[in-house]
Amino acid sequence: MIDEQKEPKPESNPSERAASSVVRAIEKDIQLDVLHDGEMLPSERDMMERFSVSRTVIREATHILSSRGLVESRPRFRPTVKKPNFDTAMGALEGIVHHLLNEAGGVKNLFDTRIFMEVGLVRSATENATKDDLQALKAALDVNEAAIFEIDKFYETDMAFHRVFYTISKNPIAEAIHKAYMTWLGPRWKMMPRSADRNQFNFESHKAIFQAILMRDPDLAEAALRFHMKDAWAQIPKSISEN
Amino acid sequence: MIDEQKEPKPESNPSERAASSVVRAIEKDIQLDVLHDGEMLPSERDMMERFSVSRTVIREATHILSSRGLVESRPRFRPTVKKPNFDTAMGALEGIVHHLLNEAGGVKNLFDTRIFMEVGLVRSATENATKDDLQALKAALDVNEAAIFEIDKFYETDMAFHRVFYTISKNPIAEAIHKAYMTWLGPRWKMMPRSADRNQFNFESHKAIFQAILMRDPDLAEAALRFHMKDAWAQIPKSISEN
DNA sequence: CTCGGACTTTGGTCATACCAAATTGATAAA
DNA sequence: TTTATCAATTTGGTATGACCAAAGTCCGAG
Repeated sequence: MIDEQKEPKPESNPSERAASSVVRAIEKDIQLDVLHDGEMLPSERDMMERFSVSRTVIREATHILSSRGLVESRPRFRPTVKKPNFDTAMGALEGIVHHLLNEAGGVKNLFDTRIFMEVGLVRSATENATKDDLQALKAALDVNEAAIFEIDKFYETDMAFHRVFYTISKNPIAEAIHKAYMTWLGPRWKMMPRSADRNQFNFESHKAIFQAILMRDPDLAEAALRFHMKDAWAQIPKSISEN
Repeated sequence: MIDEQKEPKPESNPSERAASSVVRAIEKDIQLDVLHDGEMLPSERDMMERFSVSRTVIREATHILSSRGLVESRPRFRPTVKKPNFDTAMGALEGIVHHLLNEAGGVKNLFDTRIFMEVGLVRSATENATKDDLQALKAALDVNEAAIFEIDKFYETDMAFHRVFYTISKNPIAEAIHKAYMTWLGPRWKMMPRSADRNQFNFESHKAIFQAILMRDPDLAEAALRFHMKDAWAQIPKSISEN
């Protein structure tokens, strides 16, 4: 149980919102693990007493914490504490990116950064992948092949194959970025026509990349990936890719 | 002037916050340019009448819009409309990233992605840079050299040199990422010891990268950059880099 | 036309109230 | 004892209305 005592009232600085001192206090509690991950925040009425502010301010504070990803709040439910990670960081971008993708060239720009990113990952993998990494890649490739005739499942295995490149980097930021790309770019491909033929072709592309990595030939791997990505972009209906 | 008529009251869906319909309406106004960039939002009291909701809800709505970067609001001032761009998107990450950097390995992970990113940019520049790009790079390098003995200024010209790699990509997302890196990683270097010697050394590193690009040798350019970055990382006091 | 200053508007905060959904606790059924 | 059930209570979402201080407006003196 949390020690229930009132916070010292901070100097009322006119240029600062009252909510922000509350936000800081709760941030601190989270960082110091006074509020553990997954735990619920105290009720609004409790907090208003503890911080000696109105419920209005408490609510504003939780909104801010929520937008920063430190707490997760569903309507009508008590907000729960959430230790931040790079995934939630990407989640914070959600709103803005959604708008950006509706602007001219937005999708293309984002897709270009994905190509850019994966080229780097693939080159890196080509040069540094361990036995285990290669095995994971092979496994993903096999699963991908097995799903060629399962229209729905192929899409998943396709993503999973690409994801391996991100996981090989062992950098949690990279993995978060992959998830973000899938979230933001994915819907654009969801609606494109699928067929076993296309799946077969995509699988071959994946295989080519994999083999280039096996051969430890970064330039070849890069070329194979670029070809694959360029082809993927061509699949997007113009009506979507241009807007 | 905006046509002053009440919005049709949306079906009161219990599972949705009242604020979100207001948010949608304003988002739409912004996207359709009914509210132009830089313009001020109507007063809260006006909006509460227009949407037939309480001021509480209007305030919540503006907070949400603010956290999405669609409006910019300073305390005591009317929020102003702001067409979103990738810069503001990075700004939205501010809060979370701040926390993440305080976690173990956070700084290192972020720095690694920067290395990763720049390696890609430099390779790309090596292969695709136009005459103008090379000239811009040369100009930045010269400015950097000229500032070797101006302790404070060198830091700026250093950043500016690296920034050129991002601008060469012609992708606004890349440029936003550069700014983000400088914002988040910059402070860690700000406090490190400076000297003309170190500046000289860093300049030589920059020069090496530049020359590799001139020679159109991507592998050499990558090696030069990696050496430079590795050295830079070594400059960070252990006490900071490890936390 | 510029500079102040009085007056009005508006954002920040508080207090209070009501409703409906979520939570809790007691109770009945298995 | 365990589980299913339902009423009582708590709590989040929203609405009102009020007050203050800062920002914005307007007008008259210089």
